[in-house]
Amino acid sequence: MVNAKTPDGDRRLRMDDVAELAGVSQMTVSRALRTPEKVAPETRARIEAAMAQLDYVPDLVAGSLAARRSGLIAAVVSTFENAIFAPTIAGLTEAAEAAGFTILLGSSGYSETDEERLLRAILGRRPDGVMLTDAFHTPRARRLLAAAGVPIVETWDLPAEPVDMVVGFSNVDAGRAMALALHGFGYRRIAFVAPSSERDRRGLKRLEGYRRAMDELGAPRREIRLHGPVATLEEGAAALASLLDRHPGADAVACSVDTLAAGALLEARRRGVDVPGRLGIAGFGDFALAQPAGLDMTTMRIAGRNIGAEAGAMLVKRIAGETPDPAVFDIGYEVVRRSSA
Amino acid sequence: MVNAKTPDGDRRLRMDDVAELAGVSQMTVSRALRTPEKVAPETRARIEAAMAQLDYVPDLVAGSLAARRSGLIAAVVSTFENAIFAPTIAGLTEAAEAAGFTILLGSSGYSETDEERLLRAILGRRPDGVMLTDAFHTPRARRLLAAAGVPIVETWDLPAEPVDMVVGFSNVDAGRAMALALHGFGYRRIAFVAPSSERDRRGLKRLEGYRRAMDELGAPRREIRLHGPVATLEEGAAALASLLDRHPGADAVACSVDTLAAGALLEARRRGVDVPGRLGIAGFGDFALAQPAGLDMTTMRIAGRNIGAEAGAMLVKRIAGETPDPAVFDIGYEVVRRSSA
DNA sequence: GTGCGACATGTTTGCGCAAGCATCATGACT
DNA sequence: AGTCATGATGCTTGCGCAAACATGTCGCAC
Repeated sequence: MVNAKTPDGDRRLRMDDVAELAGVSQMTVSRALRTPEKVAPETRARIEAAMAQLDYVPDLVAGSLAARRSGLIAAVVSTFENAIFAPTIAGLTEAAEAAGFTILLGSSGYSETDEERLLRAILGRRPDGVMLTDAFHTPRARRLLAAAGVPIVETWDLPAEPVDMVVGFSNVDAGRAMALALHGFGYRRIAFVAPSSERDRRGLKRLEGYRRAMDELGAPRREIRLHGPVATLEEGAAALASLLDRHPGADAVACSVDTLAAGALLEARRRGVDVPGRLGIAGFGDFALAQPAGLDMTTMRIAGRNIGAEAGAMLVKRIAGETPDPAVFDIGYEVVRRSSA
Repeated sequence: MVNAKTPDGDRRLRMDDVAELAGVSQMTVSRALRTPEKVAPETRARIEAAMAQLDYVPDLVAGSLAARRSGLIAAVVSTFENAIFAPTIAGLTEAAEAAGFTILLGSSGYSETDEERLLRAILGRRPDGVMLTDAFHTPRARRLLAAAGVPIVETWDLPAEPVDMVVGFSNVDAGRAMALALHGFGYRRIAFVAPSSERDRRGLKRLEGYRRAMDELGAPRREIRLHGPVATLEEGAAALASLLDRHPGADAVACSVDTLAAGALLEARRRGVDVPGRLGIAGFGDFALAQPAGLDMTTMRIAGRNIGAEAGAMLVKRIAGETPDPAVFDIGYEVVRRSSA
């Protein structure tokens, strides 16, 4: 349906068009959308009818510019390749959309130059809040974040010097807790599979926790480091092979992430290694991939979805001007004992 | 103009600030960013130095309004709860970011009212392109999409009446192909587990394909429908129980999605049912959850990541003014035979 | 040395909306 | 009857940038 007074060319609809049809000013249409309680009921009804008739969709870009708030919350993840962060994004999305925000997604890949490009692309959209699943490394990146002047939540860790707010847990403590839990299960010669890449800070922190636990127990360290930069099933399988070769005396092995543990577990089955009799295997994360498929793996459960939900709630609060109770939310972790250790 | 040259209040930086520092006009800064080849090298160097010194981040909201293009590509998924679409989003993200676009994420949940709210929130951002992983159902939603005047790709299916472009496969054909494949493996009394919810159109289409195959083979149908609206492991387990109860003669069962098949497979193990000897089990999707965990399931592989990558490529082309070769891209499917059937 | 074109840069304007204040009507209270 | 509070709506302006056009400045051909 073409509005009778439509100027030539099928221009996009503006508030003016709605206003004209409803017999009010543009500003009243704006009010009917943003603060409907300030518009008289009949007027509002006319405006809503006009919007419905025209299928009008307000231009939020223009609105963002004028109001100096975008209604966007940015989520920055390193990669989607592993679906590790999917539950966190899901939790964030739910919290954000419930409060009327829309999610802007950025994935940084793994290079530092990309990191800065990404950050500019994201911050240039003037999001009202930012959730990070990865730390940013370059000084400039940190400066840009701070200068953006919006609430920021870092997640999945407890950084020593947070940029702003935090929802996470201590990866060092969690790594230590896993090692101590294995000790508690009766294992005495505990090994650890850890990444070699500096980029996997969290994995290295878990390794650090393992080391502390070993030192506390007065036990020798048995470490296997990955070859490649990414933790895959294959790396896990290779790590098991290395372990049997280099630390044949080990009676249990914790891995810095479930994916590795799953690979190790499958390799152990292939080799006929009795799990957990000859070797206990534990993972980290309790990611969806392992449990449903019957691996029944002992692991450290991290409430990824809650991290996202809590991060979203904190951002929404801060955007509304409130100050969330704790600026650093330790979401903790939980050893889940299943049959692999 | 009210702005003196003093940024006394800590206003956000604008191009004017960069321009002043570099001794050029605002427009030249804009050009240095958007069409650097049109700016003299020394001038450009001065501008870039000024931007670096100030840590200037251009306001893409204002830019979007002025240029009437946002640089956003919207991805609309029904839910993140199951990570099914994660690879598709990853593929899209890669293609889009390589071309300088940023991803706007929307999840529609499962209600039709949410559907329209979501669409308004997304289209209001004036994305330059939209990828849908789910069909929109209300007439108004379809009208809004069409009226947005941007390229749209529907995915994971081949709709009878596409809104615009398509990257997907025929769920009917794929369902039929799976049934025929099981027949080819020697199974003769083939059952099918399908959703009951009207919202899972794809699952119902696969069921339709199964029915066709059965009719072609002159074989009776053996159907199990889910109780709940969502396909879970538990539903899969329950479906296996129903199957053994109601169709004890069945020698194979195909499920409309891997999650169900995984649940069925685990339940079969628990009950000591010999798979594939007594019963073959096949899934659909080849999702990451099953394979790594050692379920070794026969399934229908869908190249989810390619769907996203191809959708992104098509959108980018269309945004650039080109016409992608096929507007409907059939990405196909592939039976992957493993040990469960 | 004049003219013309190619390039580099500047000026003006408006994208569509919301903040802030102005205006107007109505009714309650003194 | 006069005053003022209250609520409803309108008017003007500017958010920060990019498109379109205008201007300036060279060099080169003749």
